[in-house]
Amino acid sequence: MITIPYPKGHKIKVRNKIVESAAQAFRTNGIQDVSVPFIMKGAGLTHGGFYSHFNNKEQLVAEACRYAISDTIALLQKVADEENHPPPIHTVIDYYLSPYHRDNTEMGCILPALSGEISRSSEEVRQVYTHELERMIAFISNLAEIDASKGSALFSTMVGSLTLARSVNDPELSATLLSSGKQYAKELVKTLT
Amino acid sequence: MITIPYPKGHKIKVRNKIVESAAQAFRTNGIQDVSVPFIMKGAGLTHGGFYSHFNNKEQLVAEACRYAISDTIALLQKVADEENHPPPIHTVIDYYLSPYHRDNTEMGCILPALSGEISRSSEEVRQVYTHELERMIAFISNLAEIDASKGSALFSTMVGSLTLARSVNDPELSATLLSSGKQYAKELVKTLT
DNA sequence: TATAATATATTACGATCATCATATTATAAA
DNA sequence: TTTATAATATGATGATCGTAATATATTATA
Repeated sequence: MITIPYPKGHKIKVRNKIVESAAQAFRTNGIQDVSVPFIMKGAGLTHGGFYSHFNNKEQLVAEACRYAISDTIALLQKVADEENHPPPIHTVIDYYLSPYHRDNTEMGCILPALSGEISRSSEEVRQVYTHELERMIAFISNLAEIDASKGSALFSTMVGSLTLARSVNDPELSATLLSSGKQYAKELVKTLT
Repeated sequence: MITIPYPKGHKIKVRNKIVESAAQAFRTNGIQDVSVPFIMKGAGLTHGGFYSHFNNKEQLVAEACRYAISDTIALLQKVADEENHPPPIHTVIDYYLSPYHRDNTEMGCILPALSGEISRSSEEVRQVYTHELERMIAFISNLAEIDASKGSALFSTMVGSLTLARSVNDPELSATLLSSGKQYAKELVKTLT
C-alpha cells in the first residue's frame, strides 16, 4: 500500500548535507552573506527543495550553529587526546590560536566568526547558540581543571584573540595577537585564582 | 563669476552626518544588514545623494569604522579621566565590560560588533580597521602601563568577553562572562610578566 | 512493468539592494 | 530679483534575495 519512493534515510542524509554545507559556508562568509541557493548548491542540490527540509532560513541557521559548535568541541577533544606531553589544555590553546586555525575559517570554530551576527539573530538561534557555548565552556573548564567562571574568561580570551587576529591586515600584528593570547591564556590557567 | 550656492562647509557637515549615521547603524545591525537608503534616512536625507559623497558603500564602511573607533578611544579616555581612585585601567575595564556597554551597542565599541564581518571585508576596510585597532591597543597599553604585547592580550580578553556576553540568551551566563572577564583582565594587568 | 508517493527541479513573485541618470531645489553672487 | 550651479530628490535598472507553487524525476512496492 504505502510505497517508499526513495531509500530509507535518504531525506535525513540530504538534510544533513544541507546543514554541513551551511555550517561551512557560514563560517567562511557569515550568515547574511550566504544565500539559500548557495547553500543548496554546496549540498549538490537546487534551491527549490529547501523548504521541504526547513521551515525557513532561520531554522537552518540554528541547526548549522549546533552542528558546527559540536563539531568543533569534538575536534578539540581529539586535539587534546593527541599529545600527552604538555597539559591537554595547552595543546588546545596552541591549536585554537594557531595560524592554521586562523587561516582556515571554513573548518574552524564558528564562535569568532559569527558571535557578532548572532547577537542580532532571533531568540531561537540565540537559544541554540547559548546552549552550545555553555557546552564549550564546560569542555574547556574541565580540560583545564578550573571552574566555569575562570573557564569562561579563558575561552573569552581565546575567542577575542582569534577574532582580532583574523580581522587585521598586518601579519605582524596578527601574529602578536595570537602569541600573546596563547601566552596569557596559559598563564591564566595556572596563575589566577 | 564662480557662485557657491550652498553655505561654505555645508557639504562636509552633511558628509559627517552620513558617517555618523552609518557608524551608529553598523554598530547596531552590522554592515551587510544596513542599507544605503537606511543610512541616508538616518542622516535626514534620501538615498539619491549618496554617490555625490562617496564612491561606494565600501568607502563609507572604512570611514565609519575609523570614526567609530576614534570615538570610542576618546570616550574611554574620558572614562579614565573621570575617576581617580582606582587605577584608570580598572575604570576602563569596568566600563567596557559593564551591562550598560553590553546593552547599548549603538553607542559602544565597534570592535566586538563588527570584527567578524571585517575579516571578510575589502583590503581597504581592513587597512583602516588595523590602524585603528593599533591605536586602541596603544591606548590600552599606555593606560595600563604595560607593553603592547600584553596590552593586546588584555584587549583581546575585553573584546572576547563582551562579544560572547552579547551573543548569549541567558542573563546569568552573560553576567558571568562580563564579571569573570573583568576580574581576569584586572589580574592580567598586574600579575603577568 | 506499472503505480503511487515522495524528493527534487523549474519557474515565478514581491521585496530590497547598490548604483546611476535625470530632475528639482536651494542659495550665493550679480 | 534674476541667474548660475552645487546639493539633493526622484525615479529607474538589473541583480539577488527568501519564499512558494507547480512540474518533473525517482524508486520501493504491487
